[in-house]
Amino acid sequence: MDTKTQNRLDAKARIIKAMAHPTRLFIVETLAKHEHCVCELTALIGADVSTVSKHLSILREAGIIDDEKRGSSVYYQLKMPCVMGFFSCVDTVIKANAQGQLKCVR
Amino acid sequence: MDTKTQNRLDAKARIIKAMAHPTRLFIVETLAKHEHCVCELTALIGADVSTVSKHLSILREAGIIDDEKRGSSVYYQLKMPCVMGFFSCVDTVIKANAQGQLKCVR
DNA sequence: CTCCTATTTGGCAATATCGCCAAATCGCCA
DNA sequence: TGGCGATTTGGCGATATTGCCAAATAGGAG
Repeated sequence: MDTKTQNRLDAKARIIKAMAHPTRLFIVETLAKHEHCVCELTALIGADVSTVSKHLSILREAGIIDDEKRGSSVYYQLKMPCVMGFFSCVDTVIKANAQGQLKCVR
Repeated sequence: MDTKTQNRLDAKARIIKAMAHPTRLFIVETLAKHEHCVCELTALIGADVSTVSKHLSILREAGIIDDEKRGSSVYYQLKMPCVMGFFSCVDTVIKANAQGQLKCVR
């Protein structure tokens, strides 16, 4: 594998890794509906604010979400809505796996 | 976040995590062209066979690739081609990030 | 049966990720 | 200016991931 391919795949993996966490998936799905501030997301997730803030910064640095200060709050919004389409493939995989499981039992 | 959502997102994250690694992305992209045995993939990747084998088993357990023994080799193939569409969104994100970088420099 | 090749598994050290607490910032308002 | 609510950052222990080596396993050829 040459260096160029390596770098390309590193960049790709970094973006995908940013989404490879249940809490961050929740954030993306929630922001897909409409923007939310950190305090709202924290309440929905039920974790420490600092934890949520770090998850948000991971998604922001990956370029998947965007932040905007307004008043005393920071509002986050989904910058790359195409990731939602990305997820439908994942659901397909999950469904296929479940069907495979069924076949073994029968 | 209720338990049902939690479980759903855990399953989703597990699939995505399986792809969140440069070597595993390389494997998926390579298998998208056509099937390959472990030894071929190992030669292309340039890592230890055991390392490649473990990456393959991670992708297999996620249900993304399939294996088939034939002769003395094990051939792997892409079971879920929709992940390739999934990747095009990631490329879009990378391109958008690069464009954002440019704007800062200018 | 024995050797040889292909692959998987066990184990280990290095590294990265996660979630919480505490502390630092930042803007706003009295 | 001082305090307050919202958010981010630093740091730490716990846990997970990664890649290599060595060893186990599986199948075919002689």
